[in-house]
Amino acid sequence: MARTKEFKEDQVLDKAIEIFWHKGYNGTSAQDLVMHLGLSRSSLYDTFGDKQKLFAQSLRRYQKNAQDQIIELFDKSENIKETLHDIFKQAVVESLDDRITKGCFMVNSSIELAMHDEEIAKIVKSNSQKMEEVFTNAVQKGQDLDQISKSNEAKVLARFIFNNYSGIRVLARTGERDKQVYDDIIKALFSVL
Amino acid sequence: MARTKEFKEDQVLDKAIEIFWHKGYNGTSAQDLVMHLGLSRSSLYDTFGDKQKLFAQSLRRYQKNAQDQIIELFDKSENIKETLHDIFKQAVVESLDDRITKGCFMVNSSIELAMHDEEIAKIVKSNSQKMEEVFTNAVQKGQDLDQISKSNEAKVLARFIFNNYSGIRVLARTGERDKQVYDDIIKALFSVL
DNA sequence: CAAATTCAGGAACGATTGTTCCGTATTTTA
DNA sequence: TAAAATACGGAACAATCGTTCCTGAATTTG
Repeated sequence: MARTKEFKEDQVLDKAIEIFWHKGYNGTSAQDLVMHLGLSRSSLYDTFGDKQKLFAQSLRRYQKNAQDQIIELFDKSENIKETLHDIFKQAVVESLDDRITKGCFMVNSSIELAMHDEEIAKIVKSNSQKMEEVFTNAVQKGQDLDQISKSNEAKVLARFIFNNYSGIRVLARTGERDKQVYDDIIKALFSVL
Repeated sequence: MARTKEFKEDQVLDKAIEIFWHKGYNGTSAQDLVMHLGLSRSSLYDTFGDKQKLFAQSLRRYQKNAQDQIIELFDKSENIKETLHDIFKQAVVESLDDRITKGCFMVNSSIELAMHDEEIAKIVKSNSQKMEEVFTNAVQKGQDLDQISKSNEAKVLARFIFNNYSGIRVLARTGERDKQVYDDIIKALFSVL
């Protein structure tokens, strides 16, 4: 009856994530999308509706990937503190590796759009809540196992950790290339845990 | 000979800061500027050149104001730790007060433009350097006076503090309205100092 | 008064924006 | 083979973008 789809929606979304991440929402034009996604204007609009919907879908996919990755790390972790350290080390590697500094797609989107777009605001809020939950559970587990200091409540530490994570992502976006700056922040952070 | 200027450039810049801060660079149109600044298209372009120049000038003015304010606080401070606490408390008040959540103009601009605009990147970088310097000196002074823990070097703590400051400004921009979240972060932060 | 300068207002610029639509080729399955 | 669905390229849309320019009124100082 019908011709099958020639492209995988998820693969296109991954490319959309790339360009939106790099250039932001307002900085990415429809023409940019057509060129970078490798499909025609018509297919693009037929498949994803419009630019805003494509962006929201990209951000949701990014969110899911990032969350799943962190959740998995904590799940199979035997030492929460070490796992946390790995997560931050990874963020630093990405910040320094990235020839085109992209920071964090979620943080970037928060700042550019959360205030002016309800749907994006919802995604950002749900991300914050989920991350707070995941980090709180992890820290709690770490405290139960005497791997993390009990000087502060799990939720307090979770919010604190997440805040430093955001900060580091901003730093990356500004183009900071001095590894020592990141290491200093992490060193001080872990002196609380 | 000539008619005198009817508007003060600085006052116009303050209004430009407001709208750029709120809507970002790409989100602010020339029409927005004409309406919000209260002067005509022609005067605008005659005085400031173009949109990009006006933005850069606004950001520089914002930077100077923010820096001077913090420098003055540290200069007349008798207890650095308390002053630091005041600075963070103030950031929280602004985050919660602001009916239209604006976050930090410098952080917002970093994320939106630093990567794509050299001049903005320069401003952001000079701001980071100056802030690191100011915070390092303050922390050093606090350590000398036994007001701040010596468990970490002054520069390490300075970078750490600034990182949390950035994080909090991102949080504000996402529209977080729960004071407890901010207080938790600050509580954990100050357990290091 | 006269020259000089500054303003507002608005028309107009070409370029780019996001989006729609059409014609046609391609591929699938009944 | 016929029908259905998909994808493509490109033309075209109105709207908005940043910017330039012109006119005329207002105000200042020589």
